[in-house]
Amino acid sequence: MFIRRMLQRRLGYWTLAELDKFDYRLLELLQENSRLTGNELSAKVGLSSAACLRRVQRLRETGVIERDVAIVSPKVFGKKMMVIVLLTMERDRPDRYMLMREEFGRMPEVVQCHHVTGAHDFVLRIQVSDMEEYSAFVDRVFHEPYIKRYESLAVLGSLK
Amino acid sequence: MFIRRMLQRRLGYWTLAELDKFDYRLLELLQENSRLTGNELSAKVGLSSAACLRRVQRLRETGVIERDVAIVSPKVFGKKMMVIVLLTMERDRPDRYMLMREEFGRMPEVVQCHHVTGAHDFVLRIQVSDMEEYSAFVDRVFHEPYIKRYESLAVLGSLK
DNA sequence: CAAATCCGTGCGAGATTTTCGCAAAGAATC
DNA sequence: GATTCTTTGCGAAAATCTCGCACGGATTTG
Repeated sequence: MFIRRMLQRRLGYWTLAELDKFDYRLLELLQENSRLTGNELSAKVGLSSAACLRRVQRLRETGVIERDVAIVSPKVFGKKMMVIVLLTMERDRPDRYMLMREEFGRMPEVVQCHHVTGAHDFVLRIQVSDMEEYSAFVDRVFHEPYIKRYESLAVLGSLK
Repeated sequence: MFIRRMLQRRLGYWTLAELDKFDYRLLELLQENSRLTGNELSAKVGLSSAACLRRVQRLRETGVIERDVAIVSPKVFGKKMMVIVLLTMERDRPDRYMLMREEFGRMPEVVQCHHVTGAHDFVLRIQVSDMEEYSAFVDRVFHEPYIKRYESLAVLGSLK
């Protein structure tokens, strides 16, 4: 906690400085459950409630904690089906990657999108209600000339 | 909102009943930012603060909202490297899947684990600090007789 | 069709939680 | 060792959440 000042504004952008073990412990806990109160945190990390909350506040302000989200059971939205897609594109236009990423970002079915090295270009995680919706999605999105190949892996079960 | 009582205890387990448009709106908002206050929710949803909070409380109790988590910038943990692994196992023992899942669940490097259909059996998302750590992980985990094949896709960039 | 019942609402008091100022203490710098 | 910088704990004030209550609309019952 000596040379903290975790982020310093320097030439217009933010630079990370070091976090100490208390910060890491807090992050660990909040990553698991972001609704822990100051007192609960206090009990687990061994700092006063106020100190914990002050640190957490700073972690949020500085972007170490990017955001807080509620995890909603996928069943609720009726999106019972998850598919992982390995996507391979034609190697004609390198700028296509950025465009694709942006497009995927706007599609609600695409829950996750990774640009990867190797035989494939993208790994997508798709959440839909049923095979029909997935089929429509595939028709709409993957039947483009610049998409060379796609492989769908239906998810049977997940962890984490 | 008439026949709510969204979950009813029935023969020992919980069954979903319907959520109305307010619930969906709340879920949508909290999925984006779980730190919205009652007043903020109220303004966006058009119910009183108390009504919003009561609904959210119930959504949590009934498991519609599974949990709340803080999203920590991956850079902070120095886990700068993400790898997606397509794993194929020997088809000798079907019960191995469950064992594997449990094992993966205990490994901190494994951020996500999906059991899938098709040519591969598992899709894992691995988070490590560097190639060295990844290499060690591979040696430790994937060099087992029952693992037939694995393909590592290094992630260049991600969305969502 | 009215009465009874169920379920959710808004209001507002009370409880809990968070924020913030302040004095003090630990570490770094000189 | 003095000065400066940063964080701590405490406690008051502010913000937020929880809960009881009375009310009203919708469904069910008689």
